[in-house]
Amino acid sequence: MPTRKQEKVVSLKDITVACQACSLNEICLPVGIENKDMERLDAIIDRKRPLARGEHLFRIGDRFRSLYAVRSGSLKTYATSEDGQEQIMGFHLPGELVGLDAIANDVHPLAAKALETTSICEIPFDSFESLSNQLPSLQRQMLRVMSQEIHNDEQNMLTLGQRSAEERLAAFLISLSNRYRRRGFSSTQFNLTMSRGDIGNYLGLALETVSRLFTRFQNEGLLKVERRNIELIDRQRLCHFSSANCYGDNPDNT
Amino acid sequence: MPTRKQEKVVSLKDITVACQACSLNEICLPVGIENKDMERLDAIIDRKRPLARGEHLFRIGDRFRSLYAVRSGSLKTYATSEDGQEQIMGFHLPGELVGLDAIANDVHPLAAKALETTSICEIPFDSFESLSNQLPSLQRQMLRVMSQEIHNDEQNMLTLGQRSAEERLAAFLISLSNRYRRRGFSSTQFNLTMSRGDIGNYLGLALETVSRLFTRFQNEGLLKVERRNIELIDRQRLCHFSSANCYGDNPDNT
DNA sequence: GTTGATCATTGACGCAGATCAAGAGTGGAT
DNA sequence: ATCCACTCTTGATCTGCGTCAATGATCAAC
Repeated sequence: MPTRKQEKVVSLKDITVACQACSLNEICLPVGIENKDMERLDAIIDRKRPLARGEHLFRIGDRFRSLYAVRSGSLKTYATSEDGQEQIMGFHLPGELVGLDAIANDVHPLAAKALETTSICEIPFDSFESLSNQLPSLQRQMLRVMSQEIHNDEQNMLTLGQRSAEERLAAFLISLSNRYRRRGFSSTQFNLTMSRGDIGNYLGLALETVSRLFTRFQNEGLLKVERRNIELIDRQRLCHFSSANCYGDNPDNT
Repeated sequence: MPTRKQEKVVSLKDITVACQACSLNEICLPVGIENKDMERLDAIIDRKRPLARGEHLFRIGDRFRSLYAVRSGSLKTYATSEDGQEQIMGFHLPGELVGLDAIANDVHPLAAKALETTSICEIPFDSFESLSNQLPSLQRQMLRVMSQEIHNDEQNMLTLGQRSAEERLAAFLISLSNRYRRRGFSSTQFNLTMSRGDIGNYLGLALETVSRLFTRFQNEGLLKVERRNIELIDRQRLCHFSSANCYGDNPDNT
């Protein structure tokens, strides 16, 4: 096994997990990468000490050096307006990439903060670029991932611009559900790792509205929610509520 | 000069314009591409017959084969909800790329329609990919363009989620202004190629609200507007209204 | 156990902006 | 010129959701 840079804090078990064996490998970079190529990708990836809840992975204005993939836990990314108000732009679950928006200007336009204890793979962009020059499949994969991200952002724009509070929250829950399922977690029962305030902020709603909607959805038998724990009872109907296309159960986020 | 596929309808003057000489070359793919490389890029680009107002460049669900760059004129991209409602996701001005969201799933998730007579460069994605395998600079440039697109979409999400009607319209006008300036057009006087309805749809506002805001902005001396023709009188103040960062006059869109 | 901090729920009220409705330009077709 | 189809403006109402405020849970610290 090739040696690689490692943090002392990381357990032995952790650092012996290669991308190849990692349950996230088809997630980070879903398809079309050969095993042999995967080894080379693996070699450039740096596994970092886990972040504690509230710790920053990077801050607004930080120089861009690496992309990051969430291995476990979750992050939020946010901008701040001049008056210091936080505006959440996304939540990031295991297997999702963070930092794609920083490539263009070599600066992170958003900050990323852990919502819970979170471990991360760091992918130094230099190494990534030179590797992808040699591996067309990696390059192609990267374009797909970024394209998907653009597509997702468009979906979010649609939700924010045209949907009612009810539709937004429903769409949000379905989105989380899809993303969890895709990673092999339960799609009907999971923990919200973010507060009502965070959800409201992200969806462009007051936190009170979010809270009211949760109770209403619960009364209507759509779901059961208790604090951060949520169970989707009638996913079908919830999905219908979101006025999204609930057909192909589209892969949704990154 | 290398021969290339050409539509009979295109004037001679048009087809002799190479990417190299094209006023758009640093726009489509802004930096870091050598002249020699630019020639090779130029060779794969297909110039198409202009679209008439209302014509589609592609429709939702169309197979993805090419990226497109607007040469002159303008496009809108939009999704349709099941009830046939149109939801506009973006407007595209000369020098901007369209279709980046289609790479991920080989299908166009949005339709693109000409707002006026519009000419287009078609960039077949196959050729583009194999060329970019040979040209690291092109590859890098593509990542930057896509990253910028993600960043822009995030900005739009912020606007839609948190801003008032007034702020949204101001931000929209400033964005157009920046994009026109960047292409060498006037940043204070230009034509809106889209209707009030389109603007409202895009910004998540009723067309009546857009109309009212235009008159209000005019009364307040921020701008002068007559039908589709607009002149920004007090760009500073308008920018301040938009609660965006008006400092570096950020490049804004793609 | 008590205290304090954070987070969530619920109610009362008001407003920004949607919706409904009625004209008024404007431009192309004939 | 006249007509028709659009697009835009402006006014009058209505309502979804934000804001303000009070109370209740949960959890960590000690």
